[in-house]
Amino acid sequence: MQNDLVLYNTLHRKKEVFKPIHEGRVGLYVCGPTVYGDAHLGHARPAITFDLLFRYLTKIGYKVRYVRNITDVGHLENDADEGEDKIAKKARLEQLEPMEVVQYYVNRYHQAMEALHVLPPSIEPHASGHIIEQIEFVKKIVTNGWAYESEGSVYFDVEKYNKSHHYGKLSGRNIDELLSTGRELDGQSEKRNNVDFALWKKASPEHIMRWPSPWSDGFPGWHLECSAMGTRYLGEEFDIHGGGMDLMFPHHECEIAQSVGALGHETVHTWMHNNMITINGQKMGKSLGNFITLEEFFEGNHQALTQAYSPMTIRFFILQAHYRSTVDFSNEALQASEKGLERLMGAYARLLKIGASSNSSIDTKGIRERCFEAMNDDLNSPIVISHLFDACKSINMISDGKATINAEDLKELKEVFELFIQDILGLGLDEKTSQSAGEGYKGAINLLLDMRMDAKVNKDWATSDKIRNELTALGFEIKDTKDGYEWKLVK
RNA sequence: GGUACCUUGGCCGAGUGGCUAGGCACCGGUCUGCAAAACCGAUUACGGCGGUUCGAAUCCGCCAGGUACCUCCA
Repeated sequence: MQNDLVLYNTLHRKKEVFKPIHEGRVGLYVCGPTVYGDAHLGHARPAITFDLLFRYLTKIGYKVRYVRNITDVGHLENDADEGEDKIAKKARLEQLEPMEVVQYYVNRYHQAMEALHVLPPSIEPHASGHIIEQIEFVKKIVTNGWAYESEGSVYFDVEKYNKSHHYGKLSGRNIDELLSTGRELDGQSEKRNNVDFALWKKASPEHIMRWPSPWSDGFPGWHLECSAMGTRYLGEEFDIHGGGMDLMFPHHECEIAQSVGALGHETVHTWMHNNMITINGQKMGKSLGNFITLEEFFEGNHQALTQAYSPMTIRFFILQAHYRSTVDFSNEALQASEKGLERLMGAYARLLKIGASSNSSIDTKGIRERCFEAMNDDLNSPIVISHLFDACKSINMISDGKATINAEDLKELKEVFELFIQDILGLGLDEKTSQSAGEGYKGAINLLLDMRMDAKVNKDWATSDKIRNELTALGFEIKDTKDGYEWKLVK
């Protein structure tokens, strides 16, 4: 830890030196998925962004408790308080128990995350498993006078809250105009004001997911779970709350109001928001229907995709942009990432094989410091990657016998690559390279390629090309090197 | 309509006052039986207009274009 870690705090709209509440420990909460459909590319952005943060904080010595929730109840389809529950709707359409829907998509989400090398969080609480905590949270808000009951439902009184607090401070909006001009015209609503949001909703008779409460048989409002579970596992005050920018309003704004309403103070010190992934310049999202699921990327099974993209390509693509920038999806951009990742990982594989000389003819010093510096500057992963690419050039020269490196520098370079590529950026070595294949399998391929080497020595090009062509047809990629060969399975 | 943000070379994408980001593609060369990979070199930038400054992609103003949030969305 050469310098201080600086993070952009959405709440103050500036970069701030990160100081944990408790020395050596970090509490991190990130909004997870609503599990009523497969995860798409957009879901990979916060998962990877905060995985990067989680990994980095851990690597620089913090003990991190990372909580990422599963929303399995309370997230309504349309207006925050009127529509059908997303999970319940899916269950009704598929004729399944709501919890079957939840389990199915949670399993698939976990598979996708594992493929992307997103580490599991420390705790992954389900909203439906914390109904008691949520009811207690609502009780406090009601007791403190910030909420009212109406027809068995409980709503947060935004107008009252806004008189003494700033509802909109996070998203930078002033709610006054909305309050003065946004009255309901039809007068049908149970709410006093249409900016009020639900803390507890009374369930209609056909609604399956329901729990008893002091107000009605019903279910919690969507915004409540994060306040209740964050507090439950990270305390009344914690360090970092993350999520997508689109959750800033109203979701995170409501969380702030709920915390102040229940506890009398805010809970979150640093708010972090990742930007969106766009497709043809537009946000990729459920509502626009222009999303491509992660599985479709992995399998190349979507009309907008000209090929399949590996999970590591997707991860690298996301890490090549800073998390607060939008990043536009295109086949061209992904193919560039694929090639770039190949270059990076190829050099890494070579690094593990090169030998030390008595002196270094190239300068690899300072890479560690420069990478840390970039990470400390609000997780600037693209800059980290550019420094690693600089080192790739040196590694390739050494591998080609055009440069040398001494034992000390070599050891340092290996450590830096392992630290940043594997541990921090989370880019695993390709599982199908000769490095990690099983012994028997590896031996068989090596035997074939040794035979090809012999054929080459005898200038038997027919045999050597036959071996290479047939292995290529089976999905292997063969590259000749100065005194041997490299291979990997690419399909 | 309100609020915020963005516009960098063929493509992606860093960079917030002076110093070649990086990757991909393309072109020339080296190496190679061929191919791939690798290395060397060349080329292509800061939406437009004006201002501040010794100096602006970077600060300020105006204009043009685009996006996000304001309803669910990562």
